Amino acid sequence: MNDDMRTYSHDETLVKLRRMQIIQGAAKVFVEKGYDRTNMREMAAACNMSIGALYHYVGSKEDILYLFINDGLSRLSEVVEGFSSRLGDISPTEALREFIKMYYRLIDDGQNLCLFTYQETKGLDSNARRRVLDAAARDVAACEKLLRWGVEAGEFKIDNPTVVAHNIIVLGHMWAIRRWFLRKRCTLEEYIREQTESILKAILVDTRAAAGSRKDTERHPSVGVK
Amino acid sequence: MNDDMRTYSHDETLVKLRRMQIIQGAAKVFVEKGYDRTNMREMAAACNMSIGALYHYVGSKEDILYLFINDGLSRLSEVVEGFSSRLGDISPTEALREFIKMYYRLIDDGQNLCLFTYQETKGLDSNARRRVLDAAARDVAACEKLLRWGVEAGEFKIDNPTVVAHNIIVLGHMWAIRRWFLRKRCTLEEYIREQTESILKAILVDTRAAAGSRKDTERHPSVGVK
Amino acid sequence: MNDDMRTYSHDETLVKLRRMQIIQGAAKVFVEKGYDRTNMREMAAACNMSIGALYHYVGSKEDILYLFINDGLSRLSEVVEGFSSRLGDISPTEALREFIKMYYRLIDDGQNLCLFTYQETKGLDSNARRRVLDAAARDVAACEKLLRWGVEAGEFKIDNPTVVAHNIIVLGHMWAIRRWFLRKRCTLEEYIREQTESILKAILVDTRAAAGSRKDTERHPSVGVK
Amino acid sequence: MNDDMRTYSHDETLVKLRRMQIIQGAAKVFVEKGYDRTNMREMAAACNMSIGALYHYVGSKEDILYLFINDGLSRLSEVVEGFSSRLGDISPTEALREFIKMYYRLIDDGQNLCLFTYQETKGLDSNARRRVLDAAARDVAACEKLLRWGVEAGEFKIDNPTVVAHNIIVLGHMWAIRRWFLRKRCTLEEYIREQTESILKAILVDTRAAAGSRKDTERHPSVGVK
DNA sequence: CATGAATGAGGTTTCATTCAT
DNA sequence: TATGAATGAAACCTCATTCAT
Repeated sequence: MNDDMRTYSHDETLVKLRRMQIIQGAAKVFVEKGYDRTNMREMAAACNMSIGALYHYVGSKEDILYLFINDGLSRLSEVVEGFSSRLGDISPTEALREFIKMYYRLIDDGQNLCLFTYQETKGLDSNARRRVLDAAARDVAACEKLLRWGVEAGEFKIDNPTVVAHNIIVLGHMWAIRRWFLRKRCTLEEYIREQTESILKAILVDTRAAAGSRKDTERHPSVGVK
Repeated sequence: MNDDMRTYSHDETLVKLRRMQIIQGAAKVFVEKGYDRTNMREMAAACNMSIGALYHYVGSKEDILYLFINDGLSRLSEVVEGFSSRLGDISPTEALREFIKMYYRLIDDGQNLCLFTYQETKGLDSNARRRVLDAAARDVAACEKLLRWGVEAGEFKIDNPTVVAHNIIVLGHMWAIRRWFLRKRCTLEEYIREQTESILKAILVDTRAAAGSRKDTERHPSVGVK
Repeated sequence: MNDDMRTYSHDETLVKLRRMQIIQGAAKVFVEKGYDRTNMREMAAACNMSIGALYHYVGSKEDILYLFINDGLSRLSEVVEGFSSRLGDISPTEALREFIKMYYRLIDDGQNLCLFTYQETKGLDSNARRRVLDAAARDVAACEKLLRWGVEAGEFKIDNPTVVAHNIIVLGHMWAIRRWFLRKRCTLEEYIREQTESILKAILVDTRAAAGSRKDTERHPSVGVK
Repeated sequence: MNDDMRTYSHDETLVKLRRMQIIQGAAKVFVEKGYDRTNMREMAAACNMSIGALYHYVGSKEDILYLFINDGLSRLSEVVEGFSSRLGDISPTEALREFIKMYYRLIDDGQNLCLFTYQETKGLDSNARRRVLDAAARDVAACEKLLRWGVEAGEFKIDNPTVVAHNIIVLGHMWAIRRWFLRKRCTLEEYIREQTESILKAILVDTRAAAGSRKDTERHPSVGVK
């Protein structure tokens, strides 16, 4: 996976441990100052490591960028891809509601990473960028699968499920990217509700279903941070 | 507006001319390499100016960033804000259709700028960033006005017009930001049609209206800037 | 020739001037401390330039190494190749005497460079190294030409002129390389006389000729560079 | 001798063993990359030791340089100095032939070391350098002894035996130093023959002796080390 | 007004050496 | 005895900005 990243250590456990440490340090400084404006001195301090130690576990500054972005996207994809298996016996409509709620809350949890990814993916070399974009595409694919299931089940009517799935995903991202705008206008849960209803109205065959199950919107306790 | 930007020239016309020249040069290099990775030598070359001349008309590298982003957003806002005055006597639904078509085409024309703005706004100091974000908010406001008009006219039913307007705007941006994903899936006109129908389905009081006027998709000539 | 070396200046005269300055600075520090042990701060100081200025006229530290070595070898080759044209109407034997005298004095003038070249050529990348070695081979070729002329004229008898020419050249170099040994044992002029007689004895058809013209050792003015 | 080199071990046999191991490792990496461009990680790997172990038996990187060069020169001097005792009852001329043959073959065996010594002796501190140069001078002295014997025996006529001895030795070295030139022009045995005849022609009282014994060039088996 | 040479602080990265285990 | 993780000074190089011309 990232076996091609330089390290001077042969102790895989240690390498994993230290890279985690680096990712956490990177989260602090990258997100605050941006990739190019963060220097390795600050990076090292944020990781509670010496500069030398940093370079034992990582080949370059860009490697840290990749480590950081990839880690975040992997976590996200992991949850997203595990989503359907956690669904009980519910309808596509309900599943989609749950999916949106889950995804948007995940984004809210990792707001900074999401924003950072939109800003700094360009800094990666083309291989790394490809992997990052692939990971991003997987979220859309997971959502699209759900939509197609709903179409087959006769609950949804959708011309282009890819675009709709893409909308669902990126409107989630926007909660992080445009928080300077949205935070002043609504809460996360309101945002989730608005978007869910908008989307359902646009795709439901029987529009009454949308309003029908609205009652349970608040049934689940919030998992939002802060 | 930008009277606080340093210049050694007292000839306002010349200042304006040179700054245009700089903005056009910046467009080439900033978009290709990103702000931090572009140096002033490349900048000067792209502007067909000497480095010294650059600093006659601009106080710092960051000034150029601001000039570039602000110019793009101004052009956009200008068109957006002039939109309603160019409307003839048409219904809110038709107006919204036109708005989306116009806005998305504008974004398509200035794809690079849009992407760049998402990536580099962070690099601005807080004053400049505020102005950029305000300009961005104006687009949403213009769209929101349209929506509220439709609600008052009884054509739309919308819980939170701000969020819907925001959706319309950012889904336009996504055409530029996520072109690596979307370009492979659909053309601009398809994207416009999909999004327009989705949005209308979600907000139209009388759903039948949505499909009804699709015929005129290509009637209006492009209003895209350059 | 070295048109592929990076510079940020477009003023060729200035580039040439500054590169000369750099070569002279390099001569001081490289020769004293060796290439790898000289840092760019010392280099800049020795050149009476700032580090930044250095990098205006040169792309890297290694470029300076090449500039320095190449300059020295060019000067040498220039004199060596111009040698035959400066010869009057003299015999091959006399010409060889003159050649050796000239070449060894040139080496003596540029002792440090000669030593340095033996030590640091390895540090060059393969292209630069090739050019340096080619320049070095030209000296041998010039000497070999002289020998073959003597053979044709019936004055010399030589099995393998290349090897003999090579001997003449490298024994000259040894005056610089092994000065720690030779300086204590003889003067340059003694060294020249010894080597000249040795060589002539080994190649002259009529051995009496060797001793015959020894008297004029000091007749020709030095052709040493600088 | 090298009692002043730091070690943390008190087991002299082990120290000797490990230092041999280090010398062999050094041979691989130093010769390939040069002293300054070899780092201690590579050094340790080449020695099949850990970095820590290295520093148990050696005080610094420079110590290894000294160990390596000194070992090579000692081996050489050892053979050279033992040379006369291995001579049977032969003439000075024959002895010189044998000496040259032996010495040049030794150089050929240890080409890389010879080249390396010319390049990196400067890196040693002055004490170590002195010892290295002394060892190098011993070769010349041994050869000179041979020459003086020939002079006394009336076979050679030599003005300055030191310089001639020096020539013999350094022309041997040149086989290693300038192999990029010589290898393309002749084989080792040809080189030996050419140089031997040249030298003899220059010093033999009775020139006919030179050609006379050429027939036995291949009679003695190699005495090369390793 | 226009130029671009010059500056030097600060960027990323390397590496000899130490020392806790 | 043996290990290799950790250190941080110092290496090379870049670049926004100034200012003499």
